[in-house]
Amino acid sequence: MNNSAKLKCGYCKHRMQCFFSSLTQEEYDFLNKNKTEVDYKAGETIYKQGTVSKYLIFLLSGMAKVLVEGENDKNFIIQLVKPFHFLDFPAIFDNDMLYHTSIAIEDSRACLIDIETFKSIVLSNKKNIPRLVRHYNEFYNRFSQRLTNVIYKNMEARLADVLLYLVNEVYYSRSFTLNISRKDLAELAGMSKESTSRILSQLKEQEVLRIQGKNMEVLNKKYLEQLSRIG
Amino acid sequence: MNNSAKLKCGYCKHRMQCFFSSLTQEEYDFLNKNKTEVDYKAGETIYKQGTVSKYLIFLLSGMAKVLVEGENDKNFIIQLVKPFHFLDFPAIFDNDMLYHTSIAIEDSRACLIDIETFKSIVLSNKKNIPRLVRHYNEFYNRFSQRLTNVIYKNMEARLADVLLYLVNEVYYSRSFTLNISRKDLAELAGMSKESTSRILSQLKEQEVLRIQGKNMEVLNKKYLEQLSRIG
DNA sequence: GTAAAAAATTAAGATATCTCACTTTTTCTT
DNA sequence: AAGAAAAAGTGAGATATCTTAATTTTTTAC
Repeated sequence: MNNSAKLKCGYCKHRMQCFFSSLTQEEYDFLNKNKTEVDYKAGETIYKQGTVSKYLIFLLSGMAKVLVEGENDKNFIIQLVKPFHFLDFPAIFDNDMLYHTSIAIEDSRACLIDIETFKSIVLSNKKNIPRLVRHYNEFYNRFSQRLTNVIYKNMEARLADVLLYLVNEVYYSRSFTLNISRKDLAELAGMSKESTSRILSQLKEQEVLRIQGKNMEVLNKKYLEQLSRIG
Repeated sequence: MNNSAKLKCGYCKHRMQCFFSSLTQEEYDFLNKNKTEVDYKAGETIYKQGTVSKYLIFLLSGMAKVLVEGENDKNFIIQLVKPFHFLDFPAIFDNDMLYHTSIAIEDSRACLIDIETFKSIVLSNKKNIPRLVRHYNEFYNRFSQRLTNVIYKNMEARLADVLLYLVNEVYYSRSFTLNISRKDLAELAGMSKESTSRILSQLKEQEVLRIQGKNMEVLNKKYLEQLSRIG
C-alpha cells in the first residue's frame, strides 16, 4: 500500500453520494487535514477483526469484502463494499474495535479518517446526527437480513439471494463479469464451495443462468426471486 | 394491557442503570410528559416485526424476548431483554420501522417513549450522542455474535452458549428456575426443540447439568465453556 | 508458450440435524 | 381432584449439507 495525491472532499464531485455530503467548509477543511489516503492491492487485507482502529475507513475506488473469519479458512462474507461507503464501522465512543475483517477484492483506494476528527465533526453540529443514526439503521437492517437468510433458507434460496444481490446492488445489471471467486460466492451464501458449484450448474442446466467462467447472465430473474422466497 | 401510576424518571432509583441516566431536570420533565406506561401479560405480543412504531419501548419490569418470526411457527430469538433496557430499537430518523417481534415472557411493564420526544432529547445536548452510539455498538456486537454462532457452531456448542448466556447474563447464577420454555431454548440456539431436549438429556447424563423441570443447575461450567469453543 | 499452481467442477460417501410419530410429564380448567 | 390440553422427551428414519477425492479448467510465473 502507498499514498498519492489526496482528494479535496469539499470539491469532490462524488460528494453527494457520500456520508459527508453536507458539511460546512470548515468541517471539510478539518476533515481534509486529518485523513490519509491509502492504496490496497487486490487480495490485500485492509484490517483484521478484533483489532482496535485509529480510523474510519471509507472506500474511494475499487471494491472490498467485509467478513467474519471462522476456523479452517471458513469465512462468512457480510457484504461487498463499493466506493463512497464505509467498510465495517469501528465501535466509536467505546473501544474503537473492529469486529470483522476486510479484504480488497480489486485494487482499491481508501480514505482513512481519524476517529477523533470524525467524532468531533459528528458532535459539532446536530444536523450530522440523523445521518449517523441512519447509517446504523442501515447496518442493523442489513445484518438482520443476513441472519434471517442463513437461519431460515436452504442452499438454493441463499444462492438465489446472492445472485440477486449481485444483480441489484453490486453490478446493477443482469449480465456481469464476476470480480469475486466461487469461494467468495459460497462465503456470501454461507455454504461450501462444492455445493455452490453444483447449484450453479443446475441453474445453468435449467437455463436460469448463462455461465462462462467469470461471465454470468441472469436469464430468468423471476425464477431466482421465487427461489429466494420458497427455496 | 392497562395503565397505572407512572414513574417519575427524574426521581427513579434505577435511573443510573438506565439509558436516561444523566438528563437535565428539564429533559426529565419533558420525557415524563411524553411517555406512557403499559402492562403486558406473559405471552402477550408487545410489537410485531415490520410495523412502524410511534414509540421507543423500554422495559421497566418483567422480561421479554425479541425474535425474528419465520414460517411454520419457526422463530429465532435474538435476545432476552431485562428491565432498564430497550426492546428492539426502531429505525429512528428514518422510517421508524421495527424489524423484529417482541413478546412478554413474564408479566411485564414497559415505558413507551414518544419517538419525536426521544429524538429531540438526543439532539438537544451533544452529551447524549455517545450514549446513543454506544447503544448501537452494543446492538451491533450482539448481533454479530449471534450470526457467528449460528454459522460456525454445531448444536452442542450453540446450546452451551445459550446456557452460558442464561448463567452469565440473565439469571446471574449457576442455578436458576427457567422462565422460558424448551421451545424458547431451542429458538435461542437456532435448532429444533427435539434436538434441544436430546442434548439437554445428554448433558444431564454427563453430569454437566442438574435438571428438574424448570429448575436447572450448571454443575460443570468449564465443560460448557469448552463445548462453546470446540463444539 | 509451457509448466506449475490455483481454482472450479463433479460424484459419492459421511454426517449433522430435522421431522414424524409416539410416550411421558407437566400445566391448566372446571 | 380428574380430565383435557399443552409441553417435554425419545427413537427411528428422512434429508440437507459437507467432506473427501479425483478430474478438469483457468490463471500465474518463468
